Amino acid sequence: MADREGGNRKYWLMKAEGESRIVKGIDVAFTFEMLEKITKEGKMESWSGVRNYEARNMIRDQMSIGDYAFLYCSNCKFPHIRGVMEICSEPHPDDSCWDPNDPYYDPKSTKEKPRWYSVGVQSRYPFKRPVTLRELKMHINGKLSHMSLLNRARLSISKVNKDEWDFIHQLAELPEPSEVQEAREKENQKETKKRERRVDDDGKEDNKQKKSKSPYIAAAGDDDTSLNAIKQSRIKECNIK
DNA sequence: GCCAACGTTGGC
DNA sequence: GCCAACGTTGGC
Repeated sequence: MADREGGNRKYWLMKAEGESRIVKGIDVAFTFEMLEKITKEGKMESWSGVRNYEARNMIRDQMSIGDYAFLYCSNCKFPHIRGVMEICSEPHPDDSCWDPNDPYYDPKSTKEKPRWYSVGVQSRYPFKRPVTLRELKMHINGKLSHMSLLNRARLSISKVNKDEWDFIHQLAELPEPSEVQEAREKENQKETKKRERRVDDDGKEDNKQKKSKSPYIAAAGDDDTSLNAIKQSRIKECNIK
Protein backbone atom coordinates (compact mmCIF):
# COMPACT_ATOMS: atom_id res chain seq x y z
CA MET A 1 0.00 0.00 0.00
CA ALA A 2 1.24 3.46 -0.87
CA ASP A 3 2.25 5.54 2.08
CA ARG A 4 -0.32 8.23 2.47
CA GLU A 5 1.31 10.03 5.33
CA GLY A 6 1.06 13.72 4.68
CA GLY A 7 -1.27 13.09 1.77
CA ASN A 8 -5.02 12.71 1.94
CA ARG A 9 -5.14 10.18 4.73
CA LYS A 10 -8.09 10.67 7.05
CA TYR A 11 -8.19 9.78 10.71
CA TRP A 12 -11.01 8.17 12.64
CA LEU A 13 -12.02 6.84 16.00
CA MET A 14 -14.01 3.62 16.02
CA LYS A 15 -15.62 2.20 19.12
CA ALA A 16 -15.86 -1.41 20.10
CA GLU A 17 -17.11 -2.88 23.32
CA GLY A 18 -14.33 -4.15 25.53
CA GLU A 19 -16.36 -6.08 28.03
CA SER A 20 -18.16 -9.28 27.20
CA ARG A 21 -21.82 -8.79 26.40
CA ILE A 22 -23.92 -11.57 25.01
CA VAL A 23 -26.46 -10.67 22.33
CA LYS A 24 -28.44 -13.51 20.79
CA GLY A 25 -25.93 -15.95 22.22
CA ILE A 26 -22.97 -14.15 20.67
CA ASP A 27 -20.33 -12.16 22.52
CA VAL A 28 -20.12 -8.72 20.91
CA ALA A 29 -16.87 -7.73 22.66
CA PHE A 30 -13.97 -6.91 20.36
CA THR A 31 -10.51 -5.87 21.50
CA PHE A 32 -7.31 -4.62 19.93
CA GLU A 33 -5.64 -7.90 20.89
CA MET A 34 -8.25 -9.79 18.90
CA LEU A 35 -7.62 -7.56 15.90
CA GLU A 36 -3.85 -8.06 16.19
CA LYS A 37 -4.32 -11.80 16.08
CA ILE A 38 -6.53 -11.60 13.01
CA THR A 39 -4.07 -9.27 11.33
CA LYS A 40 -1.12 -11.53 12.12
CA GLU A 41 -2.96 -14.32 10.32
CA GLY A 42 -3.11 -12.13 7.23
CA LYS A 43 -6.84 -11.57 7.53
CA MET A 44 -8.94 -8.53 8.15
CA GLU A 45 -11.88 -7.81 10.38
CA SER A 46 -15.11 -6.66 8.86
CA TRP A 47 -16.20 -3.68 10.93
CA SER A 48 -19.85 -4.64 10.96
CA GLY A 49 -22.69 -3.75 13.28
CA VAL A 50 -22.76 0.04 12.93
CA ARG A 51 -26.46 0.93 13.18
CA ASN A 52 -26.47 4.68 13.38
CA TYR A 53 -27.02 6.85 10.32
CA GLU A 54 -24.43 9.49 11.03
CA ALA A 55 -21.81 6.85 11.66
CA ARG A 56 -22.99 4.91 8.61
CA ASN A 57 -22.60 7.98 6.41
CA MET A 58 -19.01 8.45 7.49
CA ILE A 59 -18.20 4.84 6.70
CA ARG A 60 -20.04 4.79 3.39
CA ASP A 61 -19.16 8.23 2.05
CA GLN A 62 -15.82 9.18 3.54
CA MET A 63 -13.73 6.21 4.55
CA SER A 64 -11.14 4.95 2.15
CA ILE A 65 -8.34 2.43 2.01
CA GLY A 66 -5.28 3.69 3.83
CA ASP A 67 -7.14 5.80 6.39
CA TYR A 68 -6.06 5.27 9.98
CA ALA A 69 -8.29 4.84 13.01
CA PHE A 70 -7.98 4.64 16.77
CA LEU A 71 -9.58 1.57 18.19
CA TYR A 72 -11.51 2.83 21.19
CA CYS A 73 -12.59 0.39 23.84
CA SER A 74 -15.94 1.30 25.42
CA ASN A 75 -18.16 -0.33 28.01
CA CYS A 76 -15.36 -1.36 30.31
CA LYS A 77 -13.94 -0.18 33.62
CA PHE A 78 -11.54 2.25 31.96
CA PRO A 79 -12.65 3.20 28.47
CA HIS A 80 -9.50 3.82 26.43
CA ILE A 81 -7.69 3.95 23.11
CA ARG A 82 -5.36 1.00 22.75
CA GLY A 83 -3.85 1.42 19.33
CA VAL A 84 -4.14 2.19 15.67
CA MET A 85 -5.71 0.28 12.83
CA GLU A 86 -5.92 0.84 9.11
CA ILE A 87 -8.90 0.81 6.81
CA CYS A 88 -8.06 -1.88 4.28
CA SER A 89 -11.15 -2.29 2.15
CA GLU A 90 -13.49 0.09 0.39
CA PRO A 91 -16.83 0.61 2.13
CA HIS A 92 -19.38 -2.04 1.20
CA PRO A 93 -22.86 -3.07 2.37
CA ASP A 94 -22.73 -4.65 5.84
CA ASP A 95 -23.73 -8.25 5.30
CA SER A 96 -24.32 -8.86 9.01
CA CYS A 97 -27.74 -7.28 8.63
CA TRP A 98 -29.02 -10.07 6.36
CA ASP A 99 -28.25 -12.77 8.91
CA PRO A 100 -31.16 -13.38 11.33
CA ASN A 101 -28.74 -14.93 13.81
CA ASP A 102 -26.45 -11.93 13.88
CA PRO A 103 -26.65 -9.65 16.92
CA TYR A 104 -27.08 -6.73 14.52
CA TYR A 105 -29.60 -8.32 12.15
CA ASP A 106 -31.80 -5.70 10.48
CA PRO A 107 -34.63 -6.93 8.26
CA LYS A 108 -35.19 -3.42 6.95
CA SER A 109 -31.88 -3.50 5.13
CA THR A 110 -32.22 -5.37 1.82
CA LYS A 111 -29.61 -6.47 -0.69
CA GLU A 112 -31.23 -4.19 -3.27
CA LYS A 113 -31.27 -1.24 -0.89
CA PRO A 114 -28.61 -1.79 1.74
CA ARG A 115 -29.04 0.39 4.76
CA TRP A 116 -25.79 -0.27 6.62
CA TYR A 117 -22.15 -0.28 5.56
CA SER A 118 -18.90 -1.76 6.73
CA VAL A 119 -15.17 -1.60 6.01
CA GLY A 120 -12.33 -4.05 6.52
CA VAL A 121 -9.72 -3.17 9.13
CA GLN A 122 -6.36 -4.45 10.30
CA SER A 123 -4.28 -3.49 13.31
CA ARG A 124 -1.16 -1.41 12.66
CA TYR A 125 0.46 -0.67 16.00
CA PRO A 126 -0.48 -0.62 19.69
CA PHE A 127 0.17 2.43 21.80
CA LYS A 128 3.07 2.17 24.22
CA ARG A 129 0.34 2.39 26.85
CA PRO A 130 -3.45 2.74 26.65
CA VAL A 131 -4.79 6.27 26.78
CA THR A 132 -7.94 6.42 28.85
CA LEU A 133 -11.03 8.52 28.34
CA ARG A 134 -10.32 9.96 31.74
CA GLU A 135 -6.99 11.23 30.49
CA LEU A 136 -8.44 12.56 27.24
CA LYS A 137 -11.00 14.50 29.26
CA MET A 138 -8.20 16.30 31.05
CA HIS A 139 -7.68 18.13 27.75
CA ILE A 140 -11.31 18.95 27.03
CA ASN A 141 -10.60 22.64 27.55
CA GLY A 142 -7.38 22.49 25.60
CA LYS A 143 -6.09 20.55 22.63
CA LEU A 144 -9.09 18.21 22.52
CA SER A 145 -11.87 20.75 22.93
CA HIS A 146 -13.39 19.90 19.56
CA MET A 147 -12.98 16.16 19.71
CA SER A 148 -16.17 14.30 18.80
CA LEU A 149 -15.49 11.55 21.32
CA LEU A 150 -15.78 14.11 24.10
CA ASN A 151 -18.57 16.24 22.66
CA ARG A 152 -20.69 13.63 20.93
CA ALA A 153 -20.24 10.80 23.37
CA ARG A 154 -22.67 8.42 21.70
CA LEU A 155 -21.29 8.47 18.19
CA SER A 156 -19.61 5.13 17.49
CA ILE A 157 -17.58 6.41 14.54
CA SER A 158 -16.06 9.84 14.60
CA LYS A 159 -13.53 11.93 12.78
CA VAL A 160 -10.24 12.82 14.40
CA ASN A 161 -8.31 15.76 13.00
CA LYS A 162 -4.58 15.59 12.44
CA ASP A 163 -3.76 17.81 15.44
CA GLU A 164 -5.83 15.63 17.75
CA TRP A 165 -4.30 12.54 16.22
CA ASP A 166 -0.77 13.76 16.82
CA PHE A 167 -1.55 15.06 20.29
CA ILE A 168 -2.98 11.74 21.43
CA HIS A 169 0.10 9.98 20.07
CA GLN A 170 2.22 12.31 22.17
CA LEU A 171 0.18 11.45 25.26
CA ALA A 172 0.78 7.76 24.63
CA GLU A 173 4.55 8.38 24.67
CA LEU A 174 4.45 10.09 28.05
CA PRO A 175 3.93 8.31 31.37
CA GLU A 176 0.31 8.00 32.39
CA PRO A 177 -0.76 10.93 34.61
CA SER A 178 -0.60 9.88 38.26
CA GLU A 179 -4.20 10.92 38.77
CA VAL A 180 -5.37 8.38 36.22
CA GLN A 181 -2.98 5.75 37.46
CA GLU A 182 -4.21 6.15 41.03
CA ALA A 183 -7.82 5.91 39.99
CA ARG A 184 -7.12 2.67 38.20
CA GLU A 185 -5.21 1.19 41.11
CA LYS A 186 -8.09 2.03 43.41
CA GLU A 187 -10.48 0.29 41.04
CA ASN A 188 -8.22 -2.76 40.95
CA GLN A 189 -8.13 -2.95 44.73
CA LYS A 190 -11.91 -2.86 44.75
CA GLU A 191 -11.98 -5.73 42.27
CA THR A 192 -9.53 -7.75 44.31
CA LYS A 193 -11.56 -7.23 47.47
CA LYS A 194 -14.72 -8.30 45.67
CA ARG A 195 -12.95 -11.45 44.52
CA GLU A 196 -11.69 -12.18 48.03
CA ARG A 197 -15.16 -11.77 49.42
CA ARG A 198 -16.46 -14.22 46.84
CA VAL A 199 -13.84 -16.74 47.89
CA ASP A 200 -14.86 -16.28 51.53
CA ASP A 201 -18.49 -16.84 50.67
CA ASP A 202 -17.65 -20.04 48.86
CA GLY A 203 -15.44 -21.17 51.68
CA LYS A 204 -12.86 -22.28 49.14
CA GLU A 205 -10.72 -21.08 46.26
CA ASP A 206 -12.70 -20.24 43.15
CA ASN A 207 -10.53 -21.28 40.25
CA LYS A 208 -12.76 -19.73 37.65
CA GLN A 209 -11.67 -16.29 38.80
CA LYS A 210 -7.99 -16.90 38.05
CA LYS A 211 -8.11 -15.23 34.65
CA SER A 212 -5.54 -12.43 34.60
CA LYS A 213 -7.28 -9.10 34.59
CA SER A 214 -6.20 -6.18 32.55
CA PRO A 215 -6.84 -2.98 34.46
CA TYR A 216 -8.49 -1.63 31.36
CA ILE A 217 -10.73 -4.47 30.33
CA ALA A 218 -12.75 -5.98 33.08
CA ALA A 219 -13.84 -9.05 31.20
CA ALA A 220 -12.56 -11.75 28.90
CA GLY A 221 -12.47 -11.85 25.13
CA ASP A 222 -8.76 -11.80 24.47
CA ASP A 223 -7.82 -15.45 24.68
CA ASP A 224 -7.68 -17.97 21.85
CA THR A 225 -10.78 -19.90 22.77
CA SER A 226 -13.14 -16.99 22.92
CA LEU A 227 -11.62 -15.43 19.84
CA ASN A 228 -12.18 -18.54 17.82
CA ALA A 229 -15.63 -19.16 19.16
CA ILE A 230 -16.82 -15.63 18.78
CA LYS A 231 -15.24 -14.18 15.75
CA GLN A 232 -14.64 -16.90 13.18
CA SER A 233 -17.76 -16.09 11.22
CA ARG A 234 -16.92 -12.42 10.89
CA ILE A 235 -13.29 -12.72 9.85
CA LYS A 236 -12.68 -12.16 6.17
CA GLU A 237 -9.75 -13.24 4.07
CA CYS A 238 -7.47 -10.34 3.36
CA ASN A 239 -6.37 -9.88 -0.21
CA ILE A 240 -3.79 -7.24 0.47
CA LYS A 241 -0.14 -8.07 0.05
C1' DG B 1 -27.01 -1.72 37.83
C1' DC B 2 -28.33 3.09 37.27
C1' DC B 3 -29.61 6.67 34.57
C1' DA B 4 -28.56 10.97 31.66
C1' DA B 5 -28.13 12.05 27.17
C1' DC B 6 -29.60 11.54 22.95
C1' DG B 7 -31.11 9.00 18.71
C1' DT B 8 -35.30 6.86 16.50
C1' DT B 9 -40.15 5.96 15.73
C1' DG B 10 -44.61 6.89 14.61
C1' DG B 11 -49.04 9.27 15.43
C1' DC B 12 -51.06 13.37 14.34
C1' DG C 1 -42.63 18.14 10.07
C1' DC C 2 -43.45 18.35 15.12
C1' DC C 3 -42.76 16.13 19.23
C1' DA C 4 -43.91 12.63 22.90
C1' DA C 5 -42.80 8.18 23.86
C1' DC C 6 -39.64 4.91 23.58
C1' DG C 7 -35.12 2.56 23.08
C1' DT C 8 -30.09 2.54 23.31
C1' DT C 9 -25.49 3.95 24.50
C1' DG C 10 -22.05 4.04 27.51
C1' DG C 11 -19.81 6.39 31.52
C1' DC C 12 -19.95 6.04 36.23
